[in-house]
Amino acid sequence: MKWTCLRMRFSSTRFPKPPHFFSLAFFTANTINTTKFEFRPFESSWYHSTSLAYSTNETAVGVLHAKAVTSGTFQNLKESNYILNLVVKSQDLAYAQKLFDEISDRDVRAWTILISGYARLGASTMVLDLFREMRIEGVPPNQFTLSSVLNSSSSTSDLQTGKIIHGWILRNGINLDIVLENSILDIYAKCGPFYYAKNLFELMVERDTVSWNIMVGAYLHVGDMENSLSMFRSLPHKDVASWNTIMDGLTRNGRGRAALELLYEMVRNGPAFNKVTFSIALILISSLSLTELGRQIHGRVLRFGFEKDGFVRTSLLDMYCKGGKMEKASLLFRKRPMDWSRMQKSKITESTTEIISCSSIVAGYIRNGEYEDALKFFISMVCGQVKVDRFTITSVLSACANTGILELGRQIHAYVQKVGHTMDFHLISSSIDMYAKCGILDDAWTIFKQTGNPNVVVWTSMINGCASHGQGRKAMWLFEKMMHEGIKPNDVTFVGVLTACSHSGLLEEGYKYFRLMKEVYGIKPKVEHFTCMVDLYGRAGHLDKAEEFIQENSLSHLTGVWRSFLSSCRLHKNIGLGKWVSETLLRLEPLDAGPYILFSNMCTANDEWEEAANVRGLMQQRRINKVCGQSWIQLKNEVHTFVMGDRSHPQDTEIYSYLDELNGRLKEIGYSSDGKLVMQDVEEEQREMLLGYHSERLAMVFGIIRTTSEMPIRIMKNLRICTDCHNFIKYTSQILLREIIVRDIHRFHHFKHGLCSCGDYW
DNA sequence: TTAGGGTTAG
Repeated sequence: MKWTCLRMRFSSTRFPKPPHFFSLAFFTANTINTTKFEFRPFESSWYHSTSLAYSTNETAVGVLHAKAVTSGTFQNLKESNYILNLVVKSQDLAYAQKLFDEISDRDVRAWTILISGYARLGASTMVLDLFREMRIEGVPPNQFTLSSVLNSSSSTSDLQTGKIIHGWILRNGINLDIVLENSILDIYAKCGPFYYAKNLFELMVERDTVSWNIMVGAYLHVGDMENSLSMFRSLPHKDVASWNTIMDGLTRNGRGRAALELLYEMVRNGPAFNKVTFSIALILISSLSLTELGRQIHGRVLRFGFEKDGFVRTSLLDMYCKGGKMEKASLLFRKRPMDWSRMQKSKITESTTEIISCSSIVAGYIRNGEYEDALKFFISMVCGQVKVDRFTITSVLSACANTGILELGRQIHAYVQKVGHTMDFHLISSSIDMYAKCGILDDAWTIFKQTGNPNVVVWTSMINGCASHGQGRKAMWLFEKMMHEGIKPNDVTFVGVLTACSHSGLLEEGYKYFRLMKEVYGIKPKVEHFTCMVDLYGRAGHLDKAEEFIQENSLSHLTGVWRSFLSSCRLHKNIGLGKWVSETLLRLEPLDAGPYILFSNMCTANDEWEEAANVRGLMQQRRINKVCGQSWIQLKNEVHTFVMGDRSHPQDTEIYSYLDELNGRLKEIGYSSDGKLVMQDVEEEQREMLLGYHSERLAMVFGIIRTTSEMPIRIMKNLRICTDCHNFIKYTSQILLREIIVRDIHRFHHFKHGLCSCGDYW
């Protein structure tokens, strides 16, 4: 099968900037038939009644402003403040600033409107500058101004600004009402030292439910679940926000079960749900994988009429995505409100709800391993002019990494650079992983080196990159450096470093790290870690130790562990033991194709042809499906996929003729195929092995034909590479002086001058 | 005062 849906390029035409609000507004104001607005300039009540309806309608705002200017009413302070407020609500601060500058005799309200606009966008420098300017102009800030600045500091975690305003309030002896006091408390609760929030709270003469809720949140923020719960229990009056705060905090701190109990309690004895409760409840249910309960909550959402709320919609959609119910999620997505198509026609969609919904869907496909669907959906987003933000990009890079679609990954990385998205740790680790998994470890290194103070996931991505490319020592060096810099490794980091040790035969080091994980970092080993250890012993040839480890740790029910062990039996040609393990696996996984294939291969390698045929027969009798071996190569923007003996490619005659010729040339310099060496889980391809038309050879030859000699050839394969193909490619790299890179299901093989980076140890 | 999406392994 061949798929070529990736014929896309990112360019300025794909991602045009949206037309600037200011110019658009004036253009339409001058051309539109304004009579339909029934503009009556002196009636402020008209402005008032239309403000809400027009607050997101750029054209209407433009018309209002244009008319206000031409009729000379713009200098009426009350009217100009209305218009300013509308523009600020539409988030075009450049336009708002221009309007503001046009207003003479600006009052405190005008200043407050503009300040709150910048505050909502998180532009704290502008907020502070304006706050300073208004005082220089002699306009005293009121409680609304102060509250607005403080709230912005709190929502953007800008403690510094909050402290400055707080200091100013104290120095000027401003009378604090409860609202302002709560705003100050909220800043320290969210970003300040906890003890400061606690002291403020205890010093408050008057406290309302909001103050108590803020303190419950403060405890949650520092991870003190017990005190937050006990404070919640002791609240004199619990309102809906109190319940929401505690349930959300518990969910975020991994206490989903406790949060669920509270949710049930709220249904029985608490206040009615609001929109926020639904959103929190859906996230909670999603984190506990209780999709059925989620479906019931969906019913309640419909009964309450909250299905159109953006937050509730995205939480619902994400719950279905995380629960693997992609069809349900797509259905919900397609039912979106009408403004979608309107916006789609005019410019890039910037509705946060739509952007988040799209990114949830992309991530949902990826979580379910449906990478191609994820990429297709992403491309439809781009074609449908939906704004692509760094959340979506992070997911899409992960899809590129897993499918090995380097060109798309590179284009997306270039796009990130071009539009200047902030490279946060999620995006950085995703990019490192993409380059590493696409075979360009150097580019992964470049990104890693450019990252200041990488977090544990970034370190882990780089360690895993080195491990998969067989650079075990480098991975260990990185791991040591990470610990030296005070970053605590997590369970995934240990999987990476143990894999690195295993793939490079670093037995002692691997054992040391396994103990370090348990004894120093207190991480309980999971199946992956046990599998790495069995792999470590087995690969190094200590099959007895590997078996002992399995028994000691009671791992004999884990198929992954036996698979790894079997792989070591193959590597060290211990056919008898391998056959025994195959039988064990067959008992453990009677419906999985893998053990049958492995068992059959073991018998073949031991000249037990009849038994091999029996196993194959049993497999057919039980109608067990096999995974089809596929290899693919990307040239320019096309992905060419091959299966064994594939004749569907347009250039198949050329490919087969070249392959036969190459086969002859390799034999002349010593290559010979050996059926007994082939004992990998490459399934059906085995039987046709002697034909020499395995998918990776077809992909490789196609690469040779279509590229120039200095270009490395990069091939991806969905199964392990077999010994014979490994040998074939080694000889090819020698005779053609070509660098050939193969990514199989476990690791990379870099073939150069007749040698492979895995050292024939995989 | 309370709410939405993303990364590393397997």
